Amino acid sequence: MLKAKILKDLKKCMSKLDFKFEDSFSIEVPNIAEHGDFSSNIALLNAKKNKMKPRDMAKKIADYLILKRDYKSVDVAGPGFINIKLANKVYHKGLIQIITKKHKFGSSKYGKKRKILLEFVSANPTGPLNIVSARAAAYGDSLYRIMNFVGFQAFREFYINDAGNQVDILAESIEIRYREILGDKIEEFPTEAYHGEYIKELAARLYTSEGKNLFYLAEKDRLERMKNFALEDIHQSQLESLERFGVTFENWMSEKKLRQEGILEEALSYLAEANCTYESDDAVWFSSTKFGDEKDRVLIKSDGHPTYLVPDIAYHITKYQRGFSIMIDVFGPDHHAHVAKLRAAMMALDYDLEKLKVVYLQHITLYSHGDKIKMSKRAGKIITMDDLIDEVGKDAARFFFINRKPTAHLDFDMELAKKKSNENPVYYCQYAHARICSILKKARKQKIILKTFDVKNLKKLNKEEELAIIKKLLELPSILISAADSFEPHRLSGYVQELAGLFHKYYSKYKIINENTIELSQSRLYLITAIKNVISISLSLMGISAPNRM
RNA sequence: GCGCCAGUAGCUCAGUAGGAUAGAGCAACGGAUUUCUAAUCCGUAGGUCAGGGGUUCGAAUCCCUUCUGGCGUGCCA
Repeated sequence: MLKAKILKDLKKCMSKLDFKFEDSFSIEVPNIAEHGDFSSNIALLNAKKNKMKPRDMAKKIADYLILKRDYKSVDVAGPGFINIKLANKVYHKGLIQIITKKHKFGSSKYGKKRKILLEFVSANPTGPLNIVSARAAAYGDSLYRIMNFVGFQAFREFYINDAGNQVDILAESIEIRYREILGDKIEEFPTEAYHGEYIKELAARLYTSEGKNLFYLAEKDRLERMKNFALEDIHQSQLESLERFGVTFENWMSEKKLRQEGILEEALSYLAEANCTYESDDAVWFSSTKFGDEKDRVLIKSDGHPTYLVPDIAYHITKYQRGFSIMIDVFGPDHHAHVAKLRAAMMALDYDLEKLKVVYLQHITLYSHGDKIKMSKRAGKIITMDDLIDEVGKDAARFFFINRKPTAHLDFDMELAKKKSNENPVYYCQYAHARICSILKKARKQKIILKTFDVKNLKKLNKEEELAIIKKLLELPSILISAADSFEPHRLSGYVQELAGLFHKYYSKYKIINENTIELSQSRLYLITAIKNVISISLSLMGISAPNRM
């Protein structure tokens, strides 16, 4: 917000002074307070072009800029930086905006209503959601909220792999447990089958609803019934887990449906039309090497079944057909090879690869009491998303997941996330919000209210800390835009922590309410109301609650 | 072998499209509460940004290279 203003003023100034310049210069918030509120390298980058020394050029710009009323000081420093301090009233104006815009502060039209598809979680419907899905859920959902807030039209989609080999194995696993319930002795449980306890529970529920009936069906029908029962049951429980986590989807895309609608055949015919398929060894191949893949890939196996690549290509064709500006796939780190094939296929079909963005979320290592928790899906030993929500709660879990940049491995300490203490950054932010609420409550009791407040009195906010807080508050819009652009919601979580820190420091140094100085008190109440607003907006964009009391 | 991701304080991580003296939190140590919530604040200590080269006014950031870790490289999904 303020940066934009300075940017505009600087450009105007350059033209007035007849300097040539490029737009690549930057305006930054310096690490060191003495370097001003903002700092620009515009002279450093453009001095050569104008055959001047950077410092001389900077001096001219500074001398011109200071003539404007909104600037408190403009200095030249170091090799030719221009360090800027804005007048207090600029900050006060900004503060008023934050209050007036209420919960819409920070929102913008930046995205120009461009349609965005976010596909995430997309876990196999063969068991409960695990902790990796939880990370994807927290990440994807926050990105969704942020993108919509800055003016994109984002959609969340969950792709269900409810067809193919693995769901057949699921059905077989259920059958074994079902037969067990009917009294069959199972000597050896196949290693490729799903071993988790939930399979037994599923079989038990199946038995409750169907009794022995299924036993008399032909094997094919029996397995089909079991498959459908299991898929529906697991889908429901995944949906519930996600809802507990505060995540919903606009669309659940079913692979089975894609198959039924003949879209797989369609995809194959498109590839054939593009001259990218051939037959060899009884199989149908995709000549993906033409498009940068290291070797060709099988599309139809020699047994006549499609590989998993085909439905995925078909699925992505539907994404393109639906007319999104950007499609973001959120995948685990084990999908690189898969994505290479997929991209090759999209290239073959002449789709714009620029529109297809892939984010690889890295793995999570769970720790408890300092020890790694080992998880094995085969053996059924997994920490589920529900376990996580039960143990540490939605807020803490979401915060921890969002707080890391997506490409980084994540070490997750169950005990730390549970701790309601200063070791836990979630509560640090929430506590700031609760503290402010508590102060506002006290103010209401003492009849110091903002209704009677004249914003002209904001000039009483002249402490360094107060101006620093306003400056930080006004950063929200650009933080959100950068988070949306880079697909990095962790920028927001970092920002809230900084803001909460500024508030806690301010709180301990200055008294907000003082009955002897009503106008000052009101000004400060005005300020902390704005802080509360920004914290609440930020937390809500992360799907985290902002409690009034703790 | 090849490809992708990572390597920053004892630990977990930031570092904003190369910017000035590399920052937080935790852990360690020392302080602050007759007070609007101490789930807080103040202070001390802690670094060869994995190593080496290059690009330039300027590099944790870009390029090259070596090392280390994770993952991938199926007619499994």
